[in-house]
Amino acid sequence: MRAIKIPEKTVTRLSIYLRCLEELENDEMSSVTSRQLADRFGLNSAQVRKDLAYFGQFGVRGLGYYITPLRQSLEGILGLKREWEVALVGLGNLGSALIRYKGFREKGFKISAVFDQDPAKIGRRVEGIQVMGASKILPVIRKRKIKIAILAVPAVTAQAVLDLLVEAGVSAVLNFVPAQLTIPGWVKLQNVDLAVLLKTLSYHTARTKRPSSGKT
Amino acid sequence: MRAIKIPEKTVTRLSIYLRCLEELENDEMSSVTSRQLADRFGLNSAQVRKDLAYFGQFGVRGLGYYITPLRQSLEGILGLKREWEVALVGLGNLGSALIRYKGFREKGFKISAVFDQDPAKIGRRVEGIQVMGASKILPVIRKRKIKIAILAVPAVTAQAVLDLLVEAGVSAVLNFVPAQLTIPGWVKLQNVDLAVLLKTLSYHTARTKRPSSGKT
DNA sequence: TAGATTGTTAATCGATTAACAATC
DNA sequence: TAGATTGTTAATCGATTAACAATC
Repeated sequence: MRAIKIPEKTVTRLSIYLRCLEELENDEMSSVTSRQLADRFGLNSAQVRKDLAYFGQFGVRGLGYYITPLRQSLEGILGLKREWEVALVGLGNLGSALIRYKGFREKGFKISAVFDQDPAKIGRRVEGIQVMGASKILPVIRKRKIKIAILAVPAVTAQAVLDLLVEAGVSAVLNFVPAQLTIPGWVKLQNVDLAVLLKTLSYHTARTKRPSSGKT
Repeated sequence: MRAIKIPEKTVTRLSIYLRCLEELENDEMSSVTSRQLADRFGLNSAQVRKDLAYFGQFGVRGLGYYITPLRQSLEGILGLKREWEVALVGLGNLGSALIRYKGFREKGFKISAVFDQDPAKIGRRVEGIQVMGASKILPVIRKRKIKIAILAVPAVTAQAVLDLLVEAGVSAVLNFVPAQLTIPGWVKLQNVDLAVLLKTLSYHTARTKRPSSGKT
């Protein structure tokens, strides 16, 4: 129960290393050194070693890191091995495109709940999922313990919906609304890369304490 | 021609301040202190003052900052007053949704070039813009000095297209491809918020030296 | 064993915060 | 003027990098 503080940037870099390891694996390489890894991204080799060392000892002195075991370890750390349930909120232009987009599923994200406030859409099935009204957001997400949401609602309602999502227990939001939204007490609200980095974010927020209910 | 180095995070926060100032302006407030601004986001008031001080002296001692002039100054600094031409690369599901999305235009982004490699799409007009083939990416973007691109191509071709965009002179990329892409020597490749923060990025990369052609 | 590279400690660098003189 | 808040310098904190003993 030690309180190890892992820098945000370290976690971000972990997903970069992972991506690189996948490529090396495809190239039939079996091991890689911290220097080789660092050179690919213009980073420092000590930084690579330090980043990895936060999570354990993965290397072999004099040799480097065996690629496959390290990749597997990183996948575990970043939560890439499990499937994540995702709630899609807003079924307009963008929301409709996103739900048909297969890239999420391949990366282990499953859109398993869809919300929209348009009565004409509620109850309809899209890609096998029944669209629910806005009033269901809180109870459904809470009940099903969904931690990731895609926000694709009109800008005017975005902040209210976001507050609701946070209250329901969502810890990572992929924001498609062209507005700057804030969550008091949260480290950040940024969608970065569509898949790999959303996972980083989800890892990240999962380890971040939720703000206490008592407002300051 | 001084070499003032403005921290990346400062520029990001500038857009947060701006957003807040817009709200305060709607609330008919005329001035705000660094402390009030800081408290909204859990930041430190000294940080707010320091961030602003990088760009000039906007405050009034004993009083704070007049909201409207400060907002206008920040808009200028972040390049929100000008219209930005944007190239959309990839007219699949997502690309098609994005080109019809009006939010960009409202924020001063104008999709003024569209590329796709599908011969069936080349030459067609979408939202008044003629779709061009992949071979036109380099010459058109270079000729028209387009600095911002939306990347919505299949993952397999994403890195190649991105390299091309960078070669053509693009300095900010809104990446919709679910893959981790890299630009050697660039600070970062992250799309953050759709509009406000894309501008931050564009401001940012505009001031970042392009990597020298000689590879390391 | 000799050579190489890790894991980790210490030094450096940069960003955040505290403090306060300047000044509205 | 007295009170308040800026702009800025100095102190603190955290992250990056260098260095090197441990060890494969």
